[in-house]
Amino acid sequence: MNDRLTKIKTFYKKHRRLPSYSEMLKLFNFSSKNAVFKIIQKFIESGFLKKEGSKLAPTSKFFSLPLVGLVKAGFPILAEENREYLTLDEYLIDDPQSAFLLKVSGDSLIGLGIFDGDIVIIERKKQATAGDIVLAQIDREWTLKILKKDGIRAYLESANPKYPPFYPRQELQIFGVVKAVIRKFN
Amino acid sequence: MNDRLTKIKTFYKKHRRLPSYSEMLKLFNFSSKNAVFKIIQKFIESGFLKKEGSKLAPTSKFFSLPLVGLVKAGFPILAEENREYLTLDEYLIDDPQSAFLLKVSGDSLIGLGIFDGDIVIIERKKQATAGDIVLAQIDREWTLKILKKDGIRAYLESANPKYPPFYPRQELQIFGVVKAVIRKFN
DNA sequence: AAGTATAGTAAACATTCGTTCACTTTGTCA
DNA sequence: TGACAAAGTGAACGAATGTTTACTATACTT
Repeated sequence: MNDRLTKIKTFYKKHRRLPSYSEMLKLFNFSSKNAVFKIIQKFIESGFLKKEGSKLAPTSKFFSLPLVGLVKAGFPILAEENREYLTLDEYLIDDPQSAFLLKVSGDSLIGLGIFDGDIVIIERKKQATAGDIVLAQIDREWTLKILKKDGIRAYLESANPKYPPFYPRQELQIFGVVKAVIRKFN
Repeated sequence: MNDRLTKIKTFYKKHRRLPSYSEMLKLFNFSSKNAVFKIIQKFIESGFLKKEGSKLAPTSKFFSLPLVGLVKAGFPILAEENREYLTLDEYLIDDPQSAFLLKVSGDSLIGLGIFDGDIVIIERKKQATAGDIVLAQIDREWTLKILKKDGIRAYLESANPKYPPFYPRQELQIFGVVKAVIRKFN
């Protein structure tokens, strides 16, 4: 049943593409392509796959993980109806062309829950708003800090009382803005 | 040049599949499929795409974001040679079948940099090691806490001095283990 | 300026693709 | 038990796929 979809997902994970009908024949141990055809129709109806002309492609539901509700008071909502789905790549990254990852070193942003060893997703841009966490070059030194504005003057601040604010002697150049943090446990 | 690859990536992002040669014809404004054929060869050689038989598929390099070095002392390493590449989905999720996402509520894990509103990736499993952050049911109430062991007795602890440890009156059932946190900034 | 690799055109090809039709088996429910 | 829907078989089909070969135009090198 449903483990047909699992087989397709497994194939996809391994090959990074959907299997063709002939390949699904083997996957499902069928001997007629028509059987595959019908099954695919079901997956299309249930929203896991889609078709453009006769080209098969996965939908975001295909990849996505169920996002369950809040843990507080009572049971996390796992009911099928209430599920929201999320694809990590799509959720985290708007423009893959301008995005890159940076491994954080140091404890200057612990106040924001960004620790040493965490990975931040940075979007390249020269402009930022006060309050943004920016990757910047301050007096020729690279750093990851919070951008603040003091009237018109821009400066950098840590999220750790241990460090003082940094006022640029000469120049402060913004290179990118932190869009997200990710941290993996052990 | 390179923006051919960008076009393919854009197509992929929109359709969740690679374009066929005929579709690339239009993408690149070519009029011979052979031109496409040659270009695809290049992408295969440079490791962005791969072929199984005559089936084209993206590699992990195709999706991945450059992971640059540490920011501390000096310039983040952006040189092509030193790049490591990372695909978020692959990096964060081992087994998509048993994983789900949970939106965190409450401040009981702030000590670990897990804030209210963050999303955690949970892997379903009944067993966990002391020190793991677990989604558990303690005396019929669901919660996200750190699993500790006091001799043989298991109990739950917060990462916030505000809250006391929780010793189960009757039962403590583990439902899953937190593998990662992600937090998006506005 | 001559020579040569690179990039693109054009047409023809076997192969594989997804689809369709007619039929058979299996399972379910009244 | 009988009826009917669901699941699978088998074969045939046109259309689209990726590949190949031969040729042309453009750009680069020394």
